[in-house]
Amino acid sequence: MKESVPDVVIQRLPMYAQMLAALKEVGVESVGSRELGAMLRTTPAQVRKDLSYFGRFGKQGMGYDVSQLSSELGRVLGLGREWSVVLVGTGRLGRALLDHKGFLHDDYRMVAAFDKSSRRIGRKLAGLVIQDVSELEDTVRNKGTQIGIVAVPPGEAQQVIDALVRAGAKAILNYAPIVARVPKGVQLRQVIPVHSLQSMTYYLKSMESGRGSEAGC
Amino acid sequence: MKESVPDVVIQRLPMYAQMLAALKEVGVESVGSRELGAMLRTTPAQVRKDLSYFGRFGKQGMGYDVSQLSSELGRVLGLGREWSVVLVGTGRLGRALLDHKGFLHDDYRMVAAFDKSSRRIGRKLAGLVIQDVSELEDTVRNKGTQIGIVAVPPGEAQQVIDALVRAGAKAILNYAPIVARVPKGVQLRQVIPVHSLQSMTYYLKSMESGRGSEAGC
DNA sequence: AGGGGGTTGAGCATTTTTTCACAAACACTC
DNA sequence: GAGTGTTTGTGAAAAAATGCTCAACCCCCT
Repeated sequence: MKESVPDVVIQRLPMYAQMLAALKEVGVESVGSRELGAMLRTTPAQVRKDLSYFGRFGKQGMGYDVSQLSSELGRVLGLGREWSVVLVGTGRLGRALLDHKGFLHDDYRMVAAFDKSSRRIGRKLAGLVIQDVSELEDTVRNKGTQIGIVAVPPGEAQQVIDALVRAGAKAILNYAPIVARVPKGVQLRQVIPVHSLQSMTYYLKSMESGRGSEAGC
Repeated sequence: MKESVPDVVIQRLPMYAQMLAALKEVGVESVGSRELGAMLRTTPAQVRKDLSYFGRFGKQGMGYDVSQLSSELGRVLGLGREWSVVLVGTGRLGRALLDHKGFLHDDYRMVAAFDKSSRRIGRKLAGLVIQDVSELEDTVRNKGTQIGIVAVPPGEAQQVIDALVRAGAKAILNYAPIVARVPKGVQLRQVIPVHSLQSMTYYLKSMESGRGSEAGC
C-alpha cells in the first residue's frame, strides 16, 4: 500500500480484472502469479508487484482467491458502483459503440446521447432519445455525469470536449483523431486505431528489410 | 541511428506523424521541438531524443521542416506504400470501422471482409462483397495480406486470429476483449475501450476520496 | 505435530526510459 | 564576415520500471 501508484500499473489493472472475471466465469477458484502472468504475457514478479501496491491479497503457497481478488480489483478500479456516461456523436461509430454488446459492462451506464444533426436528434437509440448537442452542458451538469465519450468528427471534437469539461466531466474517452487538450485533473484517453496500425507497420517494415525478429507486443 | 529503437518510442511516432500532418495541412512550414512537445504534452527533450533514433532531421537554430519531417516519419512507419488489410466480423462494430471516414487513411486499404453469418455473406459493404469466413485463409494467402482486423465476438476471436496467422498475417488489430495469443514475430494490438474507462475511474475514485490531483493522462 | 513443497511479499539489483545540460550548428544582422 | 541569439543532437545523470532473490508463510501429508 504505497503513496502513489505508477500509472503503468493502473493501465495494467483492467487486464488483471478482465482475466480474473474470465476465470471466475469458468469456475476457477484459485490462481497463482505464475499462471496469471503466463496468461497475460508478463512475469509472475510483475503480477505480484502490481498487486502489492493495493494490499496483500494472496496466501503463500496457495496463490490468490479468484473471487476475492476480482472484487478487490473492482474496488480499486472504482467498479461496483454505477458510473453514468454520456455519448456525444451518434454517427456510425457512436451507434456502434452504444450497441456493441458488452462495450459498457454493468459498471457504466449510458444516460444520454447527443448529436448536432437534426436528422438524428429525437430518434431513439438503445433506449435513449438523442438530444441536441446544445443541451449537453445543462444535462451533464444536472445529472452529475462524470464520463463523456466523444465520437464526433475531428473538427468538432475539441469544442465538444471543452463543453464536457465546463459541465463538470472529469473523464473523457475520445475517438476523434486529434490531440485533445484538457485541463489538469481531467482524465483523457484517446482511441486511435490508426496509431496501432502504424506502429505495427513499423515492425512489419523492419522485419522485411532488417533482420528477422523485433520486439513483440 | 541506434541498434534497436525502444518500443515506447515507436508507440509515440504516430502521434508525431499525426501532428505534423495537421500542421502541414494548416500551412505551417517549420516547427521546433518546444512547440511540438507542447502540443503533444511532452518535453522538447523527449521529442528530440525520439526523432534522433531515426536520423538528424532538424536544423540547429531553426527547428524542423514540417513537410520533410512528416515524410521522414511516414517512411519510418512504413507508410507511403499501401498496406492491404482484411476485416473479419461485419457486425455493427466491423461495419462502423469500415465506414468510419478516415479510419483507414490512404495508407491502408481494405481488400476483403469476412463474416460467419449467412445473413451477411454476399452483401456489399464499402465496395467489398462480404465473404464466408471459411474463405479467409485462402484469400489472405493469395492476396498476401499482412494485416487483419478482428471484430468478432470474444468467443470466436482467438480462432480467427489463429486462422489469420496461419494464412501469413503478421499484424493483427483485435477488438475482441480477450487476451489473445499470437506467435512471436506477429504484431498484436488490442483495442479495449472498457480498459480505458476503468483506468479513468480509478483516478476519479482517487480524486473523490484521496487528495485532489493525481497524474494526468 | 512436525516436515516438505510451493508461493507470496518485499527489498535489492538490473535494465529501461526520461530528463538534463551543453557543444556544435545554423540564420540573420550589422 | 564576424557576432548574436536560437535550437538541435547527444552523452551523461536521474528517475522509473522491471526482474531477481529469499525469508516468511501456508497448506498438506505422514
